[in-house]
Amino acid sequence: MSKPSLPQGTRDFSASVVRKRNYIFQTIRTVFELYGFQPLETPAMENLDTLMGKYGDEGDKLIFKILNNGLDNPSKQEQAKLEFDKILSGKNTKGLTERALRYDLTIPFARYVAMNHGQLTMPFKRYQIQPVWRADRPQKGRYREFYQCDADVVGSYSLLNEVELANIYASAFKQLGVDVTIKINSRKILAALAECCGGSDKLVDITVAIDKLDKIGLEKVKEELSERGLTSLQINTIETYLQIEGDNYSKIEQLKKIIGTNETGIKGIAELEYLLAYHKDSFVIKHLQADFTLARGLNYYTGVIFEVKANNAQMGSIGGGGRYDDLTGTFDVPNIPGVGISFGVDRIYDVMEELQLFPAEVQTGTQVLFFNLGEAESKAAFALMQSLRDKGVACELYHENSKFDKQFKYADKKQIPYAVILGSKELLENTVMIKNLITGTQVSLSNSELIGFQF
RNA sequence: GAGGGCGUAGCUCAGUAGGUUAGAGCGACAGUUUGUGGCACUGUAGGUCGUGGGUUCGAGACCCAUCGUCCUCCCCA
Repeated sequence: MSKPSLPQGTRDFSASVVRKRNYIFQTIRTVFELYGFQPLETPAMENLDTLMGKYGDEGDKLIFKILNNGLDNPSKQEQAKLEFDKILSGKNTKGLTERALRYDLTIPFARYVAMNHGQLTMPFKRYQIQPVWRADRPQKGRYREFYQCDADVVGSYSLLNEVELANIYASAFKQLGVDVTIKINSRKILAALAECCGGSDKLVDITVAIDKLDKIGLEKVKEELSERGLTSLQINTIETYLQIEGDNYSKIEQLKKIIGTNETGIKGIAELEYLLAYHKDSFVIKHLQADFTLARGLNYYTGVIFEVKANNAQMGSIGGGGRYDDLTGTFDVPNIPGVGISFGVDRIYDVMEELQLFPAEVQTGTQVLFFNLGEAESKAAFALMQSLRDKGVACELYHENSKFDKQFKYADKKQIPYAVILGSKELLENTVMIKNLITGTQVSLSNSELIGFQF
């Protein structure tokens, strides 16, 4: 073991990075609290059963599994080998691993609700800010350990929840200074399209293909649909669907011509219309964009779906969410509907760094550096410093009696805005010299004036 | 899971067609005669050139493998 290193896709965060990340967390947390959501934390690891099968085949592969302890016990070696053979043939993995790291915050929340629904006041609104882990290959904007900030409401079918969640997105990103587009769609609209074109069993084929529209283009999407067994008539309908353009209202009008007679479609369109109408006179409306190609992971969404994109940065989605009408059903607690959104903090950080959106104040740590100019002097400085600390001002006393030069440079490097100089002269007069290191101006203050000084 | 780029000092990199003791900038540390910083100047420390093989009289450079890292696709936050 020579050079230490980090596991792939994980990072250390230095002081300035932590401060900037905390600024994002705090902004989002404040908004969540303002909308009546309460905090929840769940363990980093869950039972593997809780997570498996909830994220689709791709998702299952990306779950970080935890090896069971005690496999090296000699008396269990034969058993362990048998279990390993089972894994190689794609069977269950319980003998070797029965726990896994959290993959997202939604499923652990669903598990929590399923376990505690008897005690929860419905509708139950919780927010959760914790790291999640994915065994993905790291690349730009993609990490193996990253934070999500989720807000979900369960126990309510009301579209008012969707309205508020859209508001939370718009409000949080406004405060962070990130210009975003909140794309919205309804899974019911996608379902209706499938019903009109080949039947609901083609839903996944259709959505997977049309989701790629902006990447591979219309022709390739049509090819893929054809390969997936759709007739040219059906593909024509989908083509018309994909060519819908314009503002939100004209898009919906065009959509009505395609699926407007389908019962599911009517419901889906009504959801989007409700959401748009509710925000008609709000600042939120200019961020909302109906996008019928938006699909997202279709595993549990049933109604409105959201996806947030930063407008001036090249970055995947920085947030996403939607309605799931039966999330806890897989935990044998049926009929609890819910809707939620998620913020991807690490991507938001990358976008804000790229666009230089962090305010300078975020970096402020220590406010005042007390110079150390001798034994008696530093003792007096220490007493004054403690008084300032009692008033909530972050202070440091230089650790040893060094030359001015060194003490100033220390303040510079830590970006400390004020220096308090208390030397032999000040000690006699019960005063201090306070210097603003940014402007370079300094004034002499009495000790009591220093305690009342506005930093 | 598939494909591509890159691994030289703490960081960013330079190292010409393979040729002696491997360089710069920034940073760190110390000093430019100990009560006023940022600048400037001087000096010091720090690298078995990711690792292991191979080609060669000779490899940081070329070949193979391996590990790491970054990126693209898939999927996602």
